[in-house]
Amino acid sequence: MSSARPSVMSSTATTDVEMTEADRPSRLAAGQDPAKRQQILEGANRVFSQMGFDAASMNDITREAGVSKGTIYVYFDSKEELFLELCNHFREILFADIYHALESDGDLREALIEFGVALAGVITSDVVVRAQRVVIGVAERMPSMSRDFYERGPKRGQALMRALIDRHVAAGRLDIEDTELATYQLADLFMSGMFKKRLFGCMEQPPSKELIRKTVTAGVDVFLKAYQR
Amino acid sequence: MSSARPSVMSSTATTDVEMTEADRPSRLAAGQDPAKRQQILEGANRVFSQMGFDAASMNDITREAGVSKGTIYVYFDSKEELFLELCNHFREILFADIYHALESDGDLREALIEFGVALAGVITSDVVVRAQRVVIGVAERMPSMSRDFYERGPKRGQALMRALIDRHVAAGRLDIEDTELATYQLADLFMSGMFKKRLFGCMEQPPSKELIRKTVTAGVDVFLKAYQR
Amino acid sequence: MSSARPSVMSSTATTDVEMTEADRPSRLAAGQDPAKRQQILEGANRVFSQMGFDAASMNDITREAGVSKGTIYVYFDSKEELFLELCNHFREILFADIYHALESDGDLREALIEFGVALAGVITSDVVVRAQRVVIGVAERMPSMSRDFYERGPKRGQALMRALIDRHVAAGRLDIEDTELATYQLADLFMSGMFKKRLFGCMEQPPSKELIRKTVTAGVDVFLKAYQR
Amino acid sequence: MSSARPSVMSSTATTDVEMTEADRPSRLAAGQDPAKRQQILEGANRVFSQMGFDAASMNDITREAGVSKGTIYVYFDSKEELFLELCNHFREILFADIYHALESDGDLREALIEFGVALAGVITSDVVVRAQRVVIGVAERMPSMSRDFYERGPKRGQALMRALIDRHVAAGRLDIEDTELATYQLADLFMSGMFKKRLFGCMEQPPSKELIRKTVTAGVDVFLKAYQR
DNA sequence: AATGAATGAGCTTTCATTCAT
DNA sequence: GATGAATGAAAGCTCATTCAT
Repeated sequence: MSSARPSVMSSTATTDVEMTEADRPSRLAAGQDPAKRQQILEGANRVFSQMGFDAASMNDITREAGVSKGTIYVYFDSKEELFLELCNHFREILFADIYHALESDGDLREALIEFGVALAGVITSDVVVRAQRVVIGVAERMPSMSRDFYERGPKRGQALMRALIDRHVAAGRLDIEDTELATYQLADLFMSGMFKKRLFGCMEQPPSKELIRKTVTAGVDVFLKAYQR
Repeated sequence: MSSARPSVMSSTATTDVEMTEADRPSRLAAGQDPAKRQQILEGANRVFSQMGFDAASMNDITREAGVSKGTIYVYFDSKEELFLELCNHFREILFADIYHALESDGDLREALIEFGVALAGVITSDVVVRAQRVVIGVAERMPSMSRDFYERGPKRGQALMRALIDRHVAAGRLDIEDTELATYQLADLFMSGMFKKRLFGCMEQPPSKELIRKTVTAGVDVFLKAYQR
Repeated sequence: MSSARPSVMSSTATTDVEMTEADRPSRLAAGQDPAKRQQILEGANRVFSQMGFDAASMNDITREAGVSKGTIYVYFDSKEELFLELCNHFREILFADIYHALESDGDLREALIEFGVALAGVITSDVVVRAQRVVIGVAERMPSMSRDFYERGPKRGQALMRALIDRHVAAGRLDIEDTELATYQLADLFMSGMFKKRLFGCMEQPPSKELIRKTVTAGVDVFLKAYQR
Repeated sequence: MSSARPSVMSSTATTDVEMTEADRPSRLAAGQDPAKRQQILEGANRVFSQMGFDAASMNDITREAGVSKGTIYVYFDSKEELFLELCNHFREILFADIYHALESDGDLREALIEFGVALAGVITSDVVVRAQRVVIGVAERMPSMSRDFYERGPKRGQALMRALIDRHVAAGRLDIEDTELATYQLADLFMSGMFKKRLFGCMEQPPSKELIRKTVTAGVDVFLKAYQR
């Protein structure tokens, strides 16, 4: 039913899956077929996103992924492990799209805006919002899981941004005492009025490109007015 | 075991509960005794906060609240409704402590800082963080619940802030085109580096008064540098 | 279907169960109603006896006992514990019927025969044979369970017998060097040709009173010819 | 891990298995290769002995036997049939070692002791104890299996013994009315205090040669004192 | 009106068996 | 002919909800 729903894997999964029959080994070892693994993860993603960790049942995932229960348990030891593996995928996606946006060495304002647009786009996307919800929802019972999610995800992005800001401080273009705090401020300014609304379901669709760019630009301008020398 | 844990209701609940026997009507209609209702909500709050919606069992709540299962079902139709009612309580608390902080008419910077400190303190408190986690965790399955939570909670705070800012814009002390966006920016600047960390469990203790004041002050200063005429 | 099958409890259970309604407390604490406990044990006994430990399913027991699954788990923590409790019952039965047979102080031959008849009757009974089969069947995986069963059951009987024999040795009526071994010999002689046949299912019905008495008498005579002074 | 464990087949199996490649037909019909059949039975024996019938999984047997699941199902229709075939093997072993011990024509006492030592040694051995446990454990559900096991095993030994005793009765050296019962008595006296202990796991190691000889000797002496003319 | 014992659907996970390769 | 990945029924157990007391 929810197969039309955007999935974390949808962008990358197909390349593997659509390899021609001839290319594929005729028989793969148990738990070794990446296409099947992908298929399970996609189903699991849809179900977890929709129901949360606890309310998602392995039967739901079975149905949604189109594989048998036994097969899931060959690829993943438990429901929890399946979910953890799913989170790792989220992170890959989250970063792949953002990395290169930080490499621009041109105008500071432009660079920040480009990066902000990329970051805000990812973090407010359906996929990532759902992932964050699930992880936040289990934070009380499985603190290490959500901590990991944050530390390997948002925190790493934060570190990249901070390095960029530090470079501009060193170059004398920015006047900031506490660059850590300033980085957090910038990150929040990127998504002002969007992040929480998305998380709480008050903004049902991901924000449009225009809204994102407008918000990010306004945020960057606040940031620069405050900190630019 | 978790009875020492801070509860949303703890501050207000007891007044009702401790009314002397003599004051109370000798027998109340089923589901009509507000003290018992309160008692159930307190227990439910402790359990939901600790376990999340799904992992919390009605037996846990029974034990924690000290009432029988049947009684809970007289006061609340289902686990889900009990949780919804609980959320309404969160909102009351969330606002009671913040309202008056906005009434100060003195210096703009001072007013914003005082309000920010109050707001950030509440939103990063254990109780409210847990509540937000639970609500976010079920946002996919029960969208109206989390939407309500946000709209009657954060959004209302937002509206109050915006009114204050609008007044200062009108008075010519601030130069802002889009006051809605600016308000979101200010709200996010209040809690930069704290909100997400708390939500994801990366900051285990609520931030200290000092950290809150420092963060809020820095945020207000960024805001004012950007928008003060 | 197997409700007509003799059950360990059948002899004793009914007294409790058939107490008049008036005698019974109107409501018993969870897991505290002895009649219900009995009912579960009876059902479990029938199922375990027929299927063995592993092949018996909790659903089967549920059906056979006429209680719900939840109820069983209120009375017993797990399938294994249910089975262990069942074994304790077997032991009670096993001993209750045998104790007094050892108290006779009259003629040695008569005393031994009476005791042997009681012991052989119990050990070759349907109930006890089934219990032994189940316990032996899990001896490899749950060694402590079967060891316990033997030590608190047969071994204790052995000890009682040995005390009797020791008394007669001390009185000069028997001439035995190794009374431990002699006791084992006597115990085996009581059931020669019956015990193994019953255990392996080669003797489908419990031996008749006559066969038991004949076998025991022959065994006691062999024993006395060998050891009587 | 259990490959060092003594196996019923270990003594006989290898001859078939180690036939050189050259000797073997290059391709056997499905389910027709006796070496492979042997290999499966060996693995199954190790697994069944250790786990009992129910807890043993076909995957365990697959691993232990080093053949694929499909292959097992070519040679044996089901887990149950595999187990039945295994039991037939036990019987062969049980007898091979005992036969010749009965052929001695010399002194009666010596002959009985030699036979008793051989019989008790086999029956209390790890392998045979485990086999008996498994068979007894399923006796209720598969009565014919355990009956067969007993009738073709212990019972046949019983018949051989009885023939020997009958000869001595005929020769006037023994004075026995019921030689069938006497034979059972002798068989039990051979293993007094050892058989049950082994079966219930109370004697963890097989009894030493010395203990066996001592027990058998004591048993034979009781038997002869009772029945020798 | 309040209780909590009882219910049974539904959970995660295992494993005998099949069949495409 | 042999393989082992895939299947799905069924296992032990939990818990939201009901209802006799």
